[in-house]
Amino acid sequence: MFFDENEYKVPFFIENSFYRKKCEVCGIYFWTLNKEKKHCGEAPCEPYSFLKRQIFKKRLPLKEMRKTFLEFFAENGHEILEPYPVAARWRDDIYLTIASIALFQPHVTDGKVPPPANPLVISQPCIRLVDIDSVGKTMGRHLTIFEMGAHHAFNYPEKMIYWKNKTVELCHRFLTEILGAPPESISYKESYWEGGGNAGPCLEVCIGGLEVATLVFMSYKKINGQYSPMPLRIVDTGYGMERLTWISQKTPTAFHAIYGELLDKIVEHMGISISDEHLRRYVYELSMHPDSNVTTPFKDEIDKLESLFAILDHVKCLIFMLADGIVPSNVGEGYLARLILRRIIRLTHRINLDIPLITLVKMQIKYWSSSFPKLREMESEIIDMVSVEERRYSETLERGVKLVGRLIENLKRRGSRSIHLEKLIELYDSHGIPPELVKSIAMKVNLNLEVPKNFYSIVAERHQISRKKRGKEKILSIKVSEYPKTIPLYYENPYLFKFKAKVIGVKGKYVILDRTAFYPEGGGQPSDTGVILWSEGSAKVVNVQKIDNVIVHEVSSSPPPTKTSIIGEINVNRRLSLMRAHTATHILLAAAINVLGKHVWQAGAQKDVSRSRLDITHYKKLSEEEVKRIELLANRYVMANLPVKTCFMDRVEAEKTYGFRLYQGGVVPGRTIRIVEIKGLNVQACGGTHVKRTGEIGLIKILRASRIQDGVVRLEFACGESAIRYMQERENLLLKASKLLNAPEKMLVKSIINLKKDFMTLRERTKFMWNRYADFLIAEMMKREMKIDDLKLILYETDELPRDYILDLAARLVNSEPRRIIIIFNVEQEAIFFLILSGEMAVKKGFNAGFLAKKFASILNGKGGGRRAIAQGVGEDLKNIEKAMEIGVQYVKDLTAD
RNA sequence: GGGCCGGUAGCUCAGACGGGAAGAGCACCUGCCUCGCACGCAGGGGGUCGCGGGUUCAAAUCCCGCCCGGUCCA
Repeated sequence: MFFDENEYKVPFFIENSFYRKKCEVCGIYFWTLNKEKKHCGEAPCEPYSFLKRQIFKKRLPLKEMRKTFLEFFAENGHEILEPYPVAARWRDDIYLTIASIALFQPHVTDGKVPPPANPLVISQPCIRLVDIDSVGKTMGRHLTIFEMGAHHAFNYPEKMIYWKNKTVELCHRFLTEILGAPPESISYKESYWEGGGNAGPCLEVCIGGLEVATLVFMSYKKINGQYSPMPLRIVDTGYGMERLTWISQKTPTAFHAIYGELLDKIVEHMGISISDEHLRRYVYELSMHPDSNVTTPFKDEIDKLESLFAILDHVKCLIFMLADGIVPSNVGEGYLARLILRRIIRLTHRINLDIPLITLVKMQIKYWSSSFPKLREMESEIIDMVSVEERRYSETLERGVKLVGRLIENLKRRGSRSIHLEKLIELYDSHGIPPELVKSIAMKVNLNLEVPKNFYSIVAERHQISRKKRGKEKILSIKVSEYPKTIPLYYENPYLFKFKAKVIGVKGKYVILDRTAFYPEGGGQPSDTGVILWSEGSAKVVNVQKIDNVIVHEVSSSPPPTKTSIIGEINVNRRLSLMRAHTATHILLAAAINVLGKHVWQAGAQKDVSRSRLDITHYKKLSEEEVKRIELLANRYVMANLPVKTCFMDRVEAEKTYGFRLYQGGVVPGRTIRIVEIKGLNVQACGGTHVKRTGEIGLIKILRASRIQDGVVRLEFACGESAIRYMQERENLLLKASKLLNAPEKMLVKSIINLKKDFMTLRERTKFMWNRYADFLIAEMMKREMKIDDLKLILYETDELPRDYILDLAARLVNSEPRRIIIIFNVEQEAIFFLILSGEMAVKKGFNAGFLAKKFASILNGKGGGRRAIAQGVGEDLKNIEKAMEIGVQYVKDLTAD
């Protein structure tokens, strides 16, 4: 969308005699005080002139730049906000905080919730992974993690804060008065912005070739491609703190400005020698020709620096993610953390950086923690997570190298000279081995291998297909828009199990009441069941769902007529169990955080009457000891009989009071949210029903702890009565086992060890005995051997020998004499089993055991089959064994006659 | 959330597609060779084929369920 040029005619520009000009290169309009200016002010139209002359009056480190920015806007009436987490847990559409405005979407920008302050200023760490490939190569223009300085004003129709004019004025004053940029060095490019369903004109603020800020005026809503004005108009600005710092310090790259001495130390350690002057010249050239290779005599040095810059950037990005409790995983945001970490490792290998990853991490935690104390608080967890991940990755690679080695070995044996794409995809998809690695291994053994350029899109395409199969959940297909909001009674008093209400709607088996104490399914808590009574009848309530704000009761028999007064009765035991389970979930989470660390977040939960489960983020499998500690602690919380308080609270206020720990169960919609607080233990936004005091739970018993995926551990537990029942069942099990073994419970384990030992010796002994007996049987059988021409045939009938013993006998006889054919009939309780085994020579002569087995099967009225050397079968006609034997003999005779 | 791969001797893995005698290498034990070690040679012990069902005359192999590990995608 292009906006009318009047959108950009800000009075500030006019009053201060700015010129509106058109860039001679890119054709974009921009505003400037410099009458001679021909270019828009951003590279590549204009090179990085800030590298040639000092534009700002002071050289500020990042920390000072941030402080200066925040203070200026604070002095101009803005309230300073503390930075939010980089893990965007309040959003269900993005994993990471990509911009300061993301903090206020969607509720504030939709106008449903007031902003925490108005106007406000913040310096928000943001993570964007889209340009990850450019990080390093562009010498600091691209970063995965950066601080977005932002002042926001939310203008409501009834209350204006400020709009375009003051925004530009503040920006201009900050750059000139505070940072000391010459007014004519600044260009304001006309542009537009669109995102998250909103749009608006914007100005891109450029200094010395670099865009340092964007001033967005969000004022349109995009619905079905149509733009309509928003009642709420939002000033959304973003100042690149790192870029401003870069300009202010005039260092060759942004990384020098951001990482300062940290970078110098590593550069020195690696022995990269390139002077600032040479590097600055290279970056200057690069700014004009971003897409072509800038020739430089320092190619090697620059290559190394590119990777090193990326490493620094990625490590910073990683520690911020981990500090916010993102746990490396194969799913969700955890996968992004893993991706970054693996990238860092690959980069350190590429440039042979001999500083361990852990050291790099520690260095940066130290470097950044004065501004972001959370990093220090989480240091031990971060280090632990990184070490575990690092080890895992090296294991994966090791496995990969071995696997590829075997594959190549195999191919060579078969005389194949290439690895098929199919195999390549499997290696990557199923084993995580990138094709580049396969190629490098293959090249060492002169094996050809073409990796298609679109390899990763081929892989992606396959997943596309599988994704289409996904089914959708059934939702109640009933329209409720015609009904008013149902008044819920279960919050005011969760112990209300009997209530009066009026039927205001009936649709088939669905009943809508004016008010209800039936809890509808939600937040991992299943719905209540119970019964509705009225003067002429009653109906069982089997399911309760909330659709928008209307609660719908599903009944299993004919529903009451509309307008009837009814009495609702809730299944008390079920509800109480669910309440206990729900509060227990919160307690268990608190206990897990206490035992395992602050990286633990709820990743999902499901309550039920007999057993419930809580999924938590954690990077390792839980040890038995950890599980016991969590269990014990949880029960101490139960025994402390802590009060459980619930209330409704304004969302912003709740966030301010309790922080983002609130959002354990995921995104909670709405302006007001319900807060459940267990005094001194846990506060969560939660819509469930809870007990009044933790003591009512009685007992929490963890049944199982399992890793359901990387980074997520599932705790299954029971509480109250079901916990007791569970333990009683376990007790029964022990009792039964001890009765079976005739040993006291205390001696069970020892008894089993002995039993196992006995079993082993017995197995040895039977083996020994069988060998003796087998020798005897073999001698017996040899006596009956018939010589037919140059073949030898043994026919033998026995009974009740185990089948594997028979095979063993026959195998011995055949292996010692390849001319031999063995046919054994074993009379078993319910069948005659027969086995035919033939030596190598006999097979060469044309003997076919399988063929003979088929014949036997038909004579003995049974089934059978096999190959030429071995065959077996069963039959039932005992009296025909003689006949079968005769046929066997005849078959061999016929064979030799030819 | 969806997909894929794997679990066989103490270890690393064949065998599985196409059901029909449980294998190799390393490690272990015995013997030979040697002053001794390493190597070499000859022989030997070692297996609930992840667990539980099913199909079959016959299952490590096919089917279903479960457990454990790995990996890719959103």
